[in-house]
Amino acid sequence: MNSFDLSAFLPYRLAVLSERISRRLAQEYGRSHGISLPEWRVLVHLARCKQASVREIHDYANLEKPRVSRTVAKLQKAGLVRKIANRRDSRLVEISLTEQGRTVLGEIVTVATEFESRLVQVLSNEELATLLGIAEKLHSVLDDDPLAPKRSSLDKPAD
Amino acid sequence: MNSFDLSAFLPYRLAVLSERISRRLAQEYGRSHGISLPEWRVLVHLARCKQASVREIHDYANLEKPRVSRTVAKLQKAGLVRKIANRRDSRLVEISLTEQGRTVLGEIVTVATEFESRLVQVLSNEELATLLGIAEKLHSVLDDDPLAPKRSSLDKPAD
DNA sequence: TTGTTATCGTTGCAATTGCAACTAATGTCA
DNA sequence: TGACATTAGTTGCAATTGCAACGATAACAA
Repeated sequence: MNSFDLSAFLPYRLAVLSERISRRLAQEYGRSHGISLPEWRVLVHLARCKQASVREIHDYANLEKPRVSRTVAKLQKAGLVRKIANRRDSRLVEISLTEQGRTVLGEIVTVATEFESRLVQVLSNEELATLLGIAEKLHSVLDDDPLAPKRSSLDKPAD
Repeated sequence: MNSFDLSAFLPYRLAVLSERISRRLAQEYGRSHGISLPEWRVLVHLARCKQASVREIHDYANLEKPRVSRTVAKLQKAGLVRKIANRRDSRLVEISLTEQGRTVLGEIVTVATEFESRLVQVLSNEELATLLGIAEKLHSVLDDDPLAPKRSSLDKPAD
């Protein structure tokens, strides 16, 4: 009756693969700079935006708002990030990289990019394209599902 | 210099997709039966093995050993699982599904399978095959990396 | 046998997580 | 203007996690 095969179950497969990759990568930037995954995401996002609020980071980097808040606090304490209250709207906080933050991120980005290259190298261009297409299709199924968690703006197709 | 695009970064992409799928699925079996992800994995594994030790579940279901131990304890308390000390080797515990466990799992499997179908339906057979092939290739990169976490027996190619 | 190692499952604990309040500031509309 | 809803960020807290011991049993070698 219950010949359900976990190893053939798509959600499980994806979770296992993704977790394995994430952990290996986290090891990389964790060991060299004591950076955690949420920290990594915040830093990377800031590198693109120059400046962002907590909510923006939350919206774009797939992190809960409280997590962003605490992560930013920690990064600030470490001197990698700077927080400035917005003049016009004092609820808002303008978060940006410090010089040190930029330096550290640069180093981590190098390592991360190299790691990704190692992964992508075993795939043909066609395979990679297919993979991205598949991911998008799977996302779209969830987009149509009102009960599914929303995906962040950053993750939607490029347009 | 740092024009690093998180949204195009493969590990990030995979993590976001996988997490979204897992959360949606967990909602499904969580709401109906109060089952968590580790519990789900343990139950599913037991359905196949009829009987297993903590270490076996650990090896096959991608769960830390302490987690398996606690998860099994909780499932036992809920009456879904039975623990019997092994006669020959009293270190070992034989874990198996109870009748109730089988029933509950059956219901969850139905829901999970339906959910997976919804996902897979948007993919062509070829795409699905490609996806699995790609996953295997990416795994093999990590298999060759001594620093990468090992993958569990269950996740290795079928042979 | 006895001393040593290895294995099994469990427990402890610090850190992280997810979610729900909460405070403070702004916007809205009578 | 003032009452009320909204929004931003933070804090609290219970539950989960990852990792490192730990005690108990078994395997093995001298």
